[in-house]
Amino acid sequence: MSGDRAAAGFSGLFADLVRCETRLYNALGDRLRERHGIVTSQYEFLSYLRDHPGCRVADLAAEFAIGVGATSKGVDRLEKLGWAARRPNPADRRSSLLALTDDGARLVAEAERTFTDGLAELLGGTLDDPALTALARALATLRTALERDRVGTPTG
Amino acid sequence: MSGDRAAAGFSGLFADLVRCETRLYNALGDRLRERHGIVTSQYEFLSYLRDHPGCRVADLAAEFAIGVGATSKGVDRLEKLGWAARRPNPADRRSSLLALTDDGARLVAEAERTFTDGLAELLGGTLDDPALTALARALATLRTALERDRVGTPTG
DNA sequence: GTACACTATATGCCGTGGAATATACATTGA
DNA sequence: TCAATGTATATTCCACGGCATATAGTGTAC
Repeated sequence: MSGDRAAAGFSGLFADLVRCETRLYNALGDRLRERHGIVTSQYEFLSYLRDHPGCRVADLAAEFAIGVGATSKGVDRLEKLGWAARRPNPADRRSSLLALTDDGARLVAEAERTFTDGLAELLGGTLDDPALTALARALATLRTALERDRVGTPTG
Repeated sequence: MSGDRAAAGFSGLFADLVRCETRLYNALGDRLRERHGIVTSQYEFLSYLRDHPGCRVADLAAEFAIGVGATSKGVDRLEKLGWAARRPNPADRRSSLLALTDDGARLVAEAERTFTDGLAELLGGTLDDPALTALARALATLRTALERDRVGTPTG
């Protein structure tokens, strides 16, 4: 009985999680597309490359829990658009070292403002500080556990 | 300064939100596919149809914040697989009334167990009760606000 | 009742991700 | 050294969603 109630609560929590993610992702993507010509997933790639210069395709894939094939194609597009570059990896010729180009660095610096401003507008108005703190803590804890256990890591 | 810190916190919160959603969605999809031959999005469609018999395509699209075109195609697939049916809407011949078939009802009843069990396993082990309650409350509040303001509702 | 604007859904084209496979390279062990 | 195995990435095929458009039906003003 208490187990059933808990399970039902989990389902509602999951539905709310997915719905919040979808709507925030869409709304931020709209702003990023309009002002910078990129979408949320590209912003996330570019941010990661800025913060982890010299990373490999597999690092990006692990970070975002998506397949390496999709990641490789995503990097192809950023490269074609002139925002990222693959440099040979002297330690392992199977992989490349990824980094932003100067254009990519400029772009992500500009896009970061619309991203953080948009997020502040979307989140700050609706949740008070204690709720935000509790939400942030819970999600950070959950994410750490899911990554530790490799939960939902794609095949390849 | 405090605004910048808050904005940076929002970014981390968003990243954690998306990563948790991705991994949970993937992990539940793996189990659902293995045991019932469906994925998470189909489970969510079927659950909604079970709880809202006689709904229309637009109701599904609004619930999940996806386009009506994609929704129509999703219903096509469920119909082709024999799990959902479109019945003529006597009040408006442009739309159909959607409902589960008997097979669809059986399927969602079975899948619900693996879904809720999986979720309990993935969430219950890592977050204690107060954290879960706070998470659920914050997400419910946020979702309500986002839906009220039509944030991130797709074009069509 | 009829033209006009509006709404609900379906369809086509395109871009993107997943999964499987191919290819190149690295590592291990004899 | 060389064969065998493992690893990193690229590529291919397929399914799905977004967006624009087409189609059919509804409602309203006159």
